[in-house]
Amino acid sequence: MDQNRSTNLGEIIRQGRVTQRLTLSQLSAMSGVSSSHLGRIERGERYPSGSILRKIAEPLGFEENELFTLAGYLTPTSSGVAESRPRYGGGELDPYVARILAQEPIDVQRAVIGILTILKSLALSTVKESA
Amino acid sequence: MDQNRSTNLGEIIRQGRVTQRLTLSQLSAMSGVSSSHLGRIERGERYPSGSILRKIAEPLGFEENELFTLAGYLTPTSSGVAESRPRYGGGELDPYVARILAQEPIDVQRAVIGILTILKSLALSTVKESA
DNA sequence: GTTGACATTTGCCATTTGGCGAATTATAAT
DNA sequence: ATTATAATTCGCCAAATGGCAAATGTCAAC
Repeated sequence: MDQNRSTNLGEIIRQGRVTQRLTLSQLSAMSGVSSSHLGRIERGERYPSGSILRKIAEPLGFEENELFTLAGYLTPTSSGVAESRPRYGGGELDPYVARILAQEPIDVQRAVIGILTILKSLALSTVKESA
Repeated sequence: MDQNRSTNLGEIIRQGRVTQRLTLSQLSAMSGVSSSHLGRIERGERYPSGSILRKIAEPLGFEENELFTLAGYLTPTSSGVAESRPRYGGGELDPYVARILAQEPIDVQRAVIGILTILKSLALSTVKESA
């Protein structure tokens, strides 16, 4: 086990597959990785190796570097992904998040912030109730 | 077994270690990978995972991309130098959205994409119901 | 030749990955 | 409601990784 692993890589991979409108079997055929393994990866039951990531990056519409960085195999600074990473008020924006959001209309992007604000308030009040 | 594997990665890694004038124990201490495993890798008895490569790249004086490409985990074309200007798949990201999101932890940023995906699915199925 | 320090290799095993084939679940058509 | 098909999940197992601790090899000093 490696501490650098992403906790939601499987979900990211599933989202990529759904975005490309592929079934597990179709992605399996395109990538050469078995559908049962892909299912386990998406559910978080297995962590994909570098070999697997290379095979599924293109069918899922990812840059290889991007996917390796998401998986924690490449550190952001050396994969080149971070070179495009703008800094905003001292914070860093994940390149994957930026890329996906950029494909949406501006209204949707801003709505996302509204939803995030609501969820944060909800989380805060939930924490207060638990105290 | 993966066909993309390099047959001489172990030797390349050994050469890097010798060039840096390190023993297996020293490289182990610097990288956090056990010396016995490093020895097996150098002799070709084990093939290092992406996690191991990330840990040993810097002590050996390699760029991470370079070592991953040597190992066959990254294809050469996609591990090249990133373009200097930010690109988001042809779309533009609202600066306000970028600034706000950048203030959140990376996990939260990625969760936001998950929520967006769910909402889009809901919207799509709602549109289908309306038709 | 012996000894000790240092470096590397080996035996072993727990853990994890990845694929086959079957089972289960979901979905669409009737 | 039923049935067929599509999609996903599961049981199982072989293969591979990675680390501990011990064993072996190398070399310098005596």
